[in-house]
Amino acid sequence: MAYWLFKSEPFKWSWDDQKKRGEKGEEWDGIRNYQARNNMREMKLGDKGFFYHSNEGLEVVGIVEICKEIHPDSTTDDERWECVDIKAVCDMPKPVTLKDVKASEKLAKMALVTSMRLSVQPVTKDEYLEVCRMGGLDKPPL
DNA sequence: GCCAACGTTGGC
DNA sequence: GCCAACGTTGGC
Repeated sequence: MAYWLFKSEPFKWSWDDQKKRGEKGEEWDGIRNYQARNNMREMKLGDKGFFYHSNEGLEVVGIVEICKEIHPDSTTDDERWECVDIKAVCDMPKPVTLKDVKASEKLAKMALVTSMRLSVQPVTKDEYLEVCRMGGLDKPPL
């Protein structure tokens, strides 16, 4: 089981939009960055991830789960670009802000801090548990 | 809205 | 294969 972080600009695709999709989930399309795509290639069904609002909000607002593994991105014919589908699992009771992450020594090496511009990032289990703890999730989905 | 960081493109 | 030009991301 691995953990990830997905960035989205809330005015394009928000956590509310994601939750409305329910169990069907949503294709995480539009990624045009090799590193981000490579991360998605590593994802397995059932892997968990954070849903992060970039540009506005700047906080981890919820937990998602991979519900479909890597497949072609339906928004392009370019076969280089692939993506996964994700579905909302639960809210972060208390969203964890970028400020919180930066202020935490345990999270100093998080990709959110070190690879600022990467839109699909790996998260270690320790980081995952720590962010969940800070967000008030007593029993984080594993 | 600005701009730093950084990824991509393309000429050589 | 280098690197300048350019485009995009995303924090501020």
